[in-house]
Amino acid sequence: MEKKPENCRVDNALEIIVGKWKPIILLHLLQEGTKRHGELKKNLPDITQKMLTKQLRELEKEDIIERKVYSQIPPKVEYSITDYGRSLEPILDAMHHWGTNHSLRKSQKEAIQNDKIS
Amino acid sequence: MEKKPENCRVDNALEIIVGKWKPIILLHLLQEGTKRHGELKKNLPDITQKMLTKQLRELEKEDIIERKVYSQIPPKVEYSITDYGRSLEPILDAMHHWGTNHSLRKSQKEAIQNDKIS
DNA sequence: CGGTATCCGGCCTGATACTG
DNA sequence: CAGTATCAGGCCGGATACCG
Repeated sequence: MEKKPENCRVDNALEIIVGKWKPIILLHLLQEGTKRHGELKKNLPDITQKMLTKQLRELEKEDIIERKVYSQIPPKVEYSITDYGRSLEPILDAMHHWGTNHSLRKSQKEAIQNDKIS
Repeated sequence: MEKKPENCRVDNALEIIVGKWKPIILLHLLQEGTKRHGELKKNLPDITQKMLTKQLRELEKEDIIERKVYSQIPPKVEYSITDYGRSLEPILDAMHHWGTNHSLRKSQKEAIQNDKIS
């Protein structure tokens, strides 16, 4: 696919990544391996169970993560990155680096603003 | 900034890029240089004037694009990528490539599904 | 423990009309 | 030509309660 605007496929990637909690969920699974539902919940203190489940389901539907259910009482469900999901890592890395620099830049700008005021 | 989930800065980058028309606007400006408001509108047939203006303003606020107004009748406004905006190009490229592959993968899967049905 | 169901407020986006 | 104003609908995400 040529890299012309008319052939834009950026949105295809964004659809997968966008979601209030998806990036951080992916980082957890990428960097810490398989996780149970409850472990993720513990690491993401502000997320509701409903949202956690929803975001995980959406990622699962796209083969980005795998969901493994153990039929036992109490239930146990494990989530892990698929090989395909791992292919997102370069993009997430690039955004993390850019985003880090961006927040730095922003705070520097604000500092200048404050100087002008005072 | 370490690349731990707790330090996640991916969202900082996503905030800038996300918006129904931002990626394609950026691609146009990146690959075709300075454009007038009307030219962008012509290349994005489905966007409304209101949305085009809004997305451009948001990108301008983050220093991703520059807005140059010519005080004349009729008005003329030109938009172009800033150097800072150009730093997003690797991310957009990565997403474009991933997205291209993703849509390919998807259509292959659907083809398999159709075989099963018929 | 992990997951559903329901309700609800806010934001994003679109349609349309108007302005300098 | 480029932009603003207003109204309205739809989806996202949060709070809460309940289920196997």
